[in-house]
Amino acid sequence: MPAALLPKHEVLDRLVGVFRTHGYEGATLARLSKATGLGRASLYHYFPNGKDDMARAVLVHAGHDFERLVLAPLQDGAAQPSRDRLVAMADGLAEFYAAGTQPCLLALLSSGDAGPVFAEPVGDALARWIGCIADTLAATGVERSLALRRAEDAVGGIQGALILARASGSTAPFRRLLDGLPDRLLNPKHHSEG
Amino acid sequence: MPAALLPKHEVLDRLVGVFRTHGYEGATLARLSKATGLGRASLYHYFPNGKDDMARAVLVHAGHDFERLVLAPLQDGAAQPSRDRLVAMADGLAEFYAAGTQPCLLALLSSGDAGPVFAEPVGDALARWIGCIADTLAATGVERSLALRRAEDAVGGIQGALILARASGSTAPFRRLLDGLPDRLLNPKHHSEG
DNA sequence: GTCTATAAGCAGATAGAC
DNA sequence: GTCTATCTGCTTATAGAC
Repeated sequence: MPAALLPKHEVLDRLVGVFRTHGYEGATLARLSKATGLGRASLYHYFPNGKDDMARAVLVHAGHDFERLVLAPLQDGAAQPSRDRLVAMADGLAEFYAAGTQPCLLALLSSGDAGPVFAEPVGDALARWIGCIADTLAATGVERSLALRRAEDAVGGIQGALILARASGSTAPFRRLLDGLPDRLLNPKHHSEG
Repeated sequence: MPAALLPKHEVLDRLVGVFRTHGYEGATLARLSKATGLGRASLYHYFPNGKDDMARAVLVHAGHDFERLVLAPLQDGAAQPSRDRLVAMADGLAEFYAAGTQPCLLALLSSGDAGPVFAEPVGDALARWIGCIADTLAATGVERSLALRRAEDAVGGIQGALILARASGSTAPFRRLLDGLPDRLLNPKHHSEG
């Protein structure tokens, strides 16, 4: 009974990398095997349902990173000023998306043929993110429906800036957006354009 | 010498539909053949380099629709007030993206393995769109660099709202964004959140 | 838990008749 | 300009040894 070559979290890290780089359909077993150092059959040992299982596990694994880097800072210090927590979220987002150089798995898995297959976990993750932002805004006295709208717009803006980064080759809009995000969420009308 | 079954623009319309629905990798020759009613060999008669050629032709064809629906209204009535032209653009965008139910080909072709292959035409199209918006803002006296920034943010917001529509199943953020787009572009600080 | 070998199917692409 | 038939390679997935 040989020991596992890599700890499971390390395997998942590498699988995440492949899905992020190549998308669902481009994440072939050959690439997943090469990235993890595991043979195809070993991958099927970990993930009996093959690629579908891997993509779901990747979604959960990346979700944990997202909770730690983005959502926890938003909630942990509930005693801290809301603006500080939003700044912490922006910092976490910069790290999670590697300053705009890495795409969002939710966007990748919601398009093309993979879309319908992963609609539920993707939709849930997005709703949770939006909900957490809205909670933070609501805590400052912003009305619930307005808080939700602003949160949706913020998440949409982030997704779009990530698209722009890949399509135009510049991460500047993404980094600029993160800079202004806390102010824009708290008080859009007085937000400065720098 | 049998006549062509479909006029070329009709063939292209259907190819656009397949690429938009399934993405680049999901746009298999079987689907492209079925959607156009042409056999594989006939597709290769029109597009000697196969899928790559088809995707490029689809990009050009959709680009013509985009010019007509979105960019022309922005430029044609140079005599009209800028705000009217931005409203016309928003109307054109609503039609081009079918009120948020249809994804953007630029986003689809910039991700995954297709990304590097189509980086140039995709980047050019995006730059043209951003430039046109910036021109319209500059005509109102907005400083050039600020106009470009606002245009980038607007295009990013649109892309993100389209992602959100597919990932969350709701086109509300997209339609809401189009509603407020002209005001936000012209004077973000006084823009009302409705 | 990992491997080699292999199955079965579909991908993109081509040849050549009509 | 369209077709049928075919080729090659890569895809996911499985069987069974160690």
